[in-house]
Amino acid sequence: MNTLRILAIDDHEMTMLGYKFILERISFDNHTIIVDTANSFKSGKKKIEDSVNSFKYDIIFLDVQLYPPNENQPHNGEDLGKLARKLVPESKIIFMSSFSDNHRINSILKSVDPDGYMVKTDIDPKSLEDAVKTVTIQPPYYSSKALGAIRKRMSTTISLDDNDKRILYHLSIGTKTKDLEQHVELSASSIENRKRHLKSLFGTEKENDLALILAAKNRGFI
Amino acid sequence: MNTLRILAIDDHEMTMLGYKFILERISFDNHTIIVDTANSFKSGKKKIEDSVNSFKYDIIFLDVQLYPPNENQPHNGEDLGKLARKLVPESKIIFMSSFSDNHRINSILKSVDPDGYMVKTDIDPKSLEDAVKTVTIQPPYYSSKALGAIRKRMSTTISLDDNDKRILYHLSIGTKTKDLEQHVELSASSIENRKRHLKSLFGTEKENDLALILAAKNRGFI
DNA sequence: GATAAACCTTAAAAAAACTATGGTTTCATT
DNA sequence: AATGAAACCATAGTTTTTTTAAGGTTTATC
Repeated sequence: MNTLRILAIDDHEMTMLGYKFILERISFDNHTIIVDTANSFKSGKKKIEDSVNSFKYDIIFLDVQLYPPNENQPHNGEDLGKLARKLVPESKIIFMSSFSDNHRINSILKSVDPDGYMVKTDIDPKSLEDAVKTVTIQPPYYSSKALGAIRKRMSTTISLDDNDKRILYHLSIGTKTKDLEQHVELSASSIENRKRHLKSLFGTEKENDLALILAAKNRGFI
Repeated sequence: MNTLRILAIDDHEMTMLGYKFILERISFDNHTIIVDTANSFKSGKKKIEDSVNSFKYDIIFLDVQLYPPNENQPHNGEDLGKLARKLVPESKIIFMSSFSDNHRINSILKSVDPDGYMVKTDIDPKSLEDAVKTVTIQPPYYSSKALGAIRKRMSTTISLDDNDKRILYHLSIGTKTKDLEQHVELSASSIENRKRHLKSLFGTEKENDLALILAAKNRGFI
């Protein structure tokens, strides 16, 4: 009789209770599943750090957005994921995110390379169970919407460098072209050139920025 | 009571019988599943073409390697996949391949963007059923080993252009550096530069080509 | 130990990317 | 319709990167 230790970190107390309820009822070979929870960046961090010198968690579920109490600058789960990877590399990490935002997914897949990624609207008892099992037996597990995003990225052949991505990202969040210089370490002129170049890559020559970011979104870059 | 039409194309008669046997026994809402089969590039092509003007297949399972009878030059399923996409874009395509060869997977994901990809050693009744259901409800479906390969690609940040990829690929199949000029449209000198550059990207400076292609394989590029 | 391939260095040439400048178009607001 | 702001475009000079050729050194193989 093995025990499978799970840590779930989410700042919504209620949803976390839901996770705990579901997870602990999973029947999986002859494992006993124990779910520990934390509802802030800080407490999650502490639990991970403490685990280093005691029982390591088998799986850590991690919300991408964690609002620490009394602050409004969100600590993101990505940092916590990186920390966990470093401290307890043997723990499997599954990210949970409320949006299937490609930009975020891509960034997390690169910086943390988690063993699983679930878009919150995909989460239900069945997918949670699948995730736990897949991740312990043969990672990775990606939920349906996450897979959709990944598919888009894999099926395109366009390769962008960091500056391109930054330009696309900032355009997509409404940054004006003239203000882009503050975010991209390039001259205004180069930025314009790159925008032109991007538009030709995405087949939106002579169209406006909206067309560009729409195309980039469709191909999974934003 | 709907009917779900499936075409399975594989040059091994026996395995195809296996697929048919399993697939037709899947219970899926109130669908009747009908499996049609073809065991060569030619017959598969014909069935797909014929389907254009009659009942389209809902799903086409497609073996990546198809040896046509009496020839030894394998027609690959990739071409057939491209054809199917063109003729019957509404049919879902699931590729099956015996190796989890990243180069092939990447190439197929780009050129055909199939709705599913299964590595043959992952195929069993359960995964087949999952594939059918996932692909009809919310594609894509990737089998476990395929996901492993995809994960590698997504988690790395290295981006290579076509020349780099071609160099890596040819090195991996044993092409000698001096013969590379015939495949890469670059001077010998440039090829050496790029090899050096690649080795630094993959952290195999001052090591030999084997180390490079091993590293590239590990990261999912070959 | 002779030979072929791989590897490295250098310097020149070519290509690509960047930048500054000055102008034109587009769009929203009045 | 007039105006101002932002977006867009074209040109040309500059910088950076990539390619190339030519030469030599190391490594592996028979």
